Amino acid sequence: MKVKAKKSIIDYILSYSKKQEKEHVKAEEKTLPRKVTEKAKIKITRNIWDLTGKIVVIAEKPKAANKIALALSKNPIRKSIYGIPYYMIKTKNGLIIVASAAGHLYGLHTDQYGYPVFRYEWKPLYQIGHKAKHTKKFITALSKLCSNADYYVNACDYDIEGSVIGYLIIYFHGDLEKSLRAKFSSLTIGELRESFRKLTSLDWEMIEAGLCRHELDWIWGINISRALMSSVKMASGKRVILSAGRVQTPTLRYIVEKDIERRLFIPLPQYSLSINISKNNYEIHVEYKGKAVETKKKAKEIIKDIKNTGYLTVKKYEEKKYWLNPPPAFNLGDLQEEAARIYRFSPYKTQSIAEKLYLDALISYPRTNSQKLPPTLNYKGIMNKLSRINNYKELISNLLVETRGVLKPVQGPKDDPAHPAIYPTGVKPKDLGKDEWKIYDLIVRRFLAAFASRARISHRIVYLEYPKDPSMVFMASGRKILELGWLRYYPFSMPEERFLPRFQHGEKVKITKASIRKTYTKPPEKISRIKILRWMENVGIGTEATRARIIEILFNRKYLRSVGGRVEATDLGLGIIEVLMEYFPEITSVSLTRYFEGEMEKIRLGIRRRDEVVRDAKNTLIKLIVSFDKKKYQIGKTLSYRLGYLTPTNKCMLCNREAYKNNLCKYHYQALNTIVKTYEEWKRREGVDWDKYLSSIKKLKSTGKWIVEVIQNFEKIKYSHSK
DNA sequence: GCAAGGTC
Ligand SMILES: [Zn+2]
Repeated sequence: MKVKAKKSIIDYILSYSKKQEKEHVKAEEKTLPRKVTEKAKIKITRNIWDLTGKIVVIAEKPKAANKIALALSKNPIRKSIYGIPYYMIKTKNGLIIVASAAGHLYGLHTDQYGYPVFRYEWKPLYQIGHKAKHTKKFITALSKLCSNADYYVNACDYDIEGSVIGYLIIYFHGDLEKSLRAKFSSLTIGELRESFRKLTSLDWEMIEAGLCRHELDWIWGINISRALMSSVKMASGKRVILSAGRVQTPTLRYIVEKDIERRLFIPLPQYSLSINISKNNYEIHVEYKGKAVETKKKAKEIIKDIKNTGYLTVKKYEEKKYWLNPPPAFNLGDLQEEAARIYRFSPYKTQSIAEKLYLDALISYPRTNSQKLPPTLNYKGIMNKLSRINNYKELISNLLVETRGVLKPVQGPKDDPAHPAIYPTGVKPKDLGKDEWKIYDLIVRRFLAAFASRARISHRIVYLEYPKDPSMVFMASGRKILELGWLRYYPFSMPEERFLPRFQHGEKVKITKASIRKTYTKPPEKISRIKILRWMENVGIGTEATRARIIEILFNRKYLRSVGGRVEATDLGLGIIEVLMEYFPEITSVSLTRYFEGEMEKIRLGIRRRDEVVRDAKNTLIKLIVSFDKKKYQIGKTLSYRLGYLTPTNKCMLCNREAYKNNLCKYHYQALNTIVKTYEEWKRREGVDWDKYLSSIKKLKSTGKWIVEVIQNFEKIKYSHSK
């Protein structure tokens, strides 16, 4: 991943292929500098215990402040100012004050209207919107605590956002000249103590990279959002909130593309062979594993032949017992996935509940990607506390017997630079709602399962072939749970048991039933919120804290709607992607994130400066905006049609979209083409005529929506098919 | 009012 300095951002991004997007999945660790573990550099460090005077330590959140205070002293003095807790620790020659932020307290803001806009400044978040009111008391408290200190220590999480959070507080309320950085990758006592003995000077490269990320996202997001809104205002006079951004727009594009595929899908008929065999008086259905047969005629011939032969031959029989390892403790994505699978909770709902459980001190930090439990954690202590909860009492006493007190959890491969996997703290829950309890229960059980023994499964599988044609392969399998192991603690992954008798290699097995079964090719998968979130994770956009939220933004903008748990793009969503793909293609691609990451990495390495990167972004956007503005009225019209504000004079006869060809919009026109094109294949397979073809696909459930709409209106369209 | 990113 290299950026050629002379190329523009556009060239760079457009040269990025989809293949590279995929490669990112593998290369995740090396390309994501968002959370960084810095290599040891030879630098002068300061020991907090050698500093004299007033030392203000700034943590990222109240819980972290508490842990830091306890790592620095056995009994820090807990105080509170404007309702915000802080801690005082006396040293030989000074006084340490551990204070806390609450994530970002400042954000970028402009008082300028319209676009292009490149003038912005950092302002308290509570002044920017009516949200984030809670940040006001944090700022007031910090401003008070920071006055006249001799040292300021940024002890926020050691990632670029933490660097920015601490930097801005010191910038506004302290003195950057008197600042130090504490660097730790977990909030454990040992690591915290070590980091405060080795305070470094302020991490300017990280700060610069972080500030740059904020500015780039702001410049791209605000300008394009405003351009979209302004075009609608120009064309229809209406005000509507529209938005685009580095994370939300590629996500929307992903859904739009999937949805278009589904709506243009025409299933093809195919034939499968349905066969039952008999063994030891058991009748067993065997699954056809060969290539689908395309025509009924061929399928009938084969079945007739098979019936005449009367038996299948065992090609391979395998019997094995295997161990099923327990799953690791949850990271946020895994929890969201399981809550969706088991309880149909949206990722956003799961996350909100988990955050509440965390604030109630019932579970550890939930916004983590880690599947690893910290070895320093007192597992036994947590279990003892948990066993005071009735539901877990017996499970835990069992677990302690089963493990003979040796508590060693499985660890998953995924990691996080600042937080471990999610685990219960052992604090006894009070007054949990039904859904809160469900999430809490998943977390506890998954935690317990991580210590349990493996499950033992016995598995039998048989492959049979039709002796006259070995490509005709059939399969049946059986499964039995021999030892429950961890499944006892986490029963949500219980494999289904099924009996299968033993077979011998080469054995001839009698066929009791043979028929053909008509099936259809499968449509593209339905899209759900959790699938969208997993996709974002896989391509590496958004963070644990933002993915679910950004998906909801797409719903709030009415780019998406939910139809019985399934996600669909709206006409507006389609329109937004059409417009952005043409005028701001960069913002629709995940490679913009890769580009940001590359630039930030260079800033961190000191080979590029923030102002250079921002200047490039500005120049790129100015060019794009110029070409957008040339077509602004027309773009505004298009979006207004999709919003239902205006009706196109040249309207598609099947929807409110503007006509593209033959009085059809581009989607219905494409549907018509697909119908005509697919006919040949249907004719070949089924020997159907045109009318029969249409009536057949119209009835099928998986046939795309646009396809059906076109068929239903063939008279209106005046399309007649010439053979 | 618009982004994405923290956290209450
Ligand atoms: Zn149409």
